[in-house]
Amino acid sequence: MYKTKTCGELTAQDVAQVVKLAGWVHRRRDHGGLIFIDLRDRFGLTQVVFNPQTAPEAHAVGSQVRNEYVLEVEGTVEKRPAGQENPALKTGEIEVYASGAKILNTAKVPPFVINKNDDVDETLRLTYRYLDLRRERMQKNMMLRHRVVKFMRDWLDERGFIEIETPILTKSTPEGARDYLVPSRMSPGEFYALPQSPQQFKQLLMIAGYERYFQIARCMRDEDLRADRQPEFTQLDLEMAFVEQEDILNLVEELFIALVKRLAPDRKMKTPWPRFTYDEVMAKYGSDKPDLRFGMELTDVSDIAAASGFSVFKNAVQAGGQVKGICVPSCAEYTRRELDELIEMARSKGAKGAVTMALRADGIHSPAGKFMTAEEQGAYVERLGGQTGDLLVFVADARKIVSEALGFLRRELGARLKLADKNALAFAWVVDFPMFEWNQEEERWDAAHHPFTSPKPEDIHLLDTDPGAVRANSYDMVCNGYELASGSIRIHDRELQAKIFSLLKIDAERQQIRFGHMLEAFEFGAPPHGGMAPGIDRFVAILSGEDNIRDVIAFPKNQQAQDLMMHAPSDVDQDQLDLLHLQIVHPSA
RNA sequence: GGAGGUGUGGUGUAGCCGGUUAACACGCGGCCCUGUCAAGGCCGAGAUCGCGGGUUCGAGCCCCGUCACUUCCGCCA
Repeated sequence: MYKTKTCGELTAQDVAQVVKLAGWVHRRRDHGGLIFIDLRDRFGLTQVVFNPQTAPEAHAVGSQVRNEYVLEVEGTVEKRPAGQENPALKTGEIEVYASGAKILNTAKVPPFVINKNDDVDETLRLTYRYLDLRRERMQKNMMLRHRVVKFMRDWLDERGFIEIETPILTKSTPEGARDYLVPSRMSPGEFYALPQSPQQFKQLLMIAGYERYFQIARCMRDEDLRADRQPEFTQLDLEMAFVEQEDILNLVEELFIALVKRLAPDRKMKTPWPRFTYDEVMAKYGSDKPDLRFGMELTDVSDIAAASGFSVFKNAVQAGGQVKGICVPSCAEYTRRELDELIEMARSKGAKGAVTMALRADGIHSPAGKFMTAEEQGAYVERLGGQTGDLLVFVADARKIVSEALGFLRRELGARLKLADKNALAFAWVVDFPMFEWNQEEERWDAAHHPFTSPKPEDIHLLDTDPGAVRANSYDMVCNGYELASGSIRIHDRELQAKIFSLLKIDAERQQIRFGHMLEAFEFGAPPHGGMAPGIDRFVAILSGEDNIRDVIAFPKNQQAQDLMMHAPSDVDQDQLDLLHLQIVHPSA
């Protein structure tokens, strides 16, 4: 046995015990005579003292070691001399007087410092991920992630849920995200796909009568990466039979409130969580995942603008569009260059421009000022609640463009001005999403959530006449500007499902090929069911204060979807390709 | 596919309006040191400034190209 105690557990109560510890040399302080070594294992730090007088052999070992050497130490737990305690350490009351020590392994000088949480180049961290994972920051994140997942499992187990694994090798469904494909050796020319989510399996489990299912499920999507998107990520996938939207929302809200209270009791959280319809959040925040930690809401001024002398405003309203504004606190002194940048941001979202009004001490400064009466300008200021020192930004355009442009500005400026309270967890529900989105390229309707989502019963009559107006029984959980989960009540009726597929321009033959198993399953007593899938990586990132989910994933990919440590992806031997009946066609240069 | 940012010893950064020997902290090596805990003191090694080209008497700095990383847009049923 290498150790009888961990480096995190010894206290004054253990004084006089003879113990064995093993771990890594976190830091060494060599006084010429005495040597102090902070020995680290996953459980903590313990100070080990090497005394040349009382234990010359151990001391000789102590003087050889360097940072990150693997060391085994035998010694006696001693109370530290009065005044020498270290209150920053759990084990700070004691130290271990080494009687013997053995170097279990040496270590090269690491490419970055392990014993400090200094910023290190991301590429280097990912290349030496096993060293990065030794650092306190990552150990904390991994521990938190473990606790979050453990809490979810226990909580759901107590409520009658069972965890069931679903296949990783499954079937491609070209609708939706790009699939990761796995060639089949036994069926030449055919492929498995890695699951984008266990969607169909969990629905089939409901048909199979399991009623309450969950899984900590890995999902894979071959799309470009973002700070909150990795090619493989983890969801708490759950599904229930005999439920309505309200049941799912209440269950998940209860779970997350309990979880936050247990694991992050200091975080500010308003309960119960506010609920918005999709139309409401788009109108108020210009986003379907608004950061509710700050205001700066989109305010409609179309009625004032309708009578404006400023033709851009007036014409936008007359054309059936909108004029809306946001009040940006303390930005009245923005320079021309900074204002141009804001206008450019609005343009990038499709707006023709943006009109600014700076509320300075000497009056209102606006490029459109000369086209407006003082009364009109005053009306805008009053409507937006502008104070001297604030900057008002208006966009006049079609409803959707106004919403997206101002929503983007709100998000950008909120981040830039640090308006969000870092300690807050602003959860909310967004419900009543539209059922379909128009796909311009393909000239067809796409499912906004996925094709198994049920329409609101009261909107079913619109399916044939006005699909764009149909609302879905789908819902998102948002927090601090992230989409943390989405879910829906599913279709369990064969005919309705077939009708939705048809609306999505999947003809009867392809329905049979792609989804025949689902349609048939619905004919064998499919219960009403629904569920949702909170993203574990995003949630843990928010909880740990990380702004990139890489920092809560042990072995993530870089933005090129490469694993810099393993060097994946990589080429493979020709005989492997031959077995899989594959030929490589390199892209032409 | 597109836009922005970054790239200077092992790590993190500074480097003025283009000017002579590229600075600082940490780390690393050596020596000294018996109560430190970010130990301390002294000494030392370590950089073709991502790469290629251009402008210039002179480029870490300006220009062009390129590569890598990163953030965002597109994309993510």
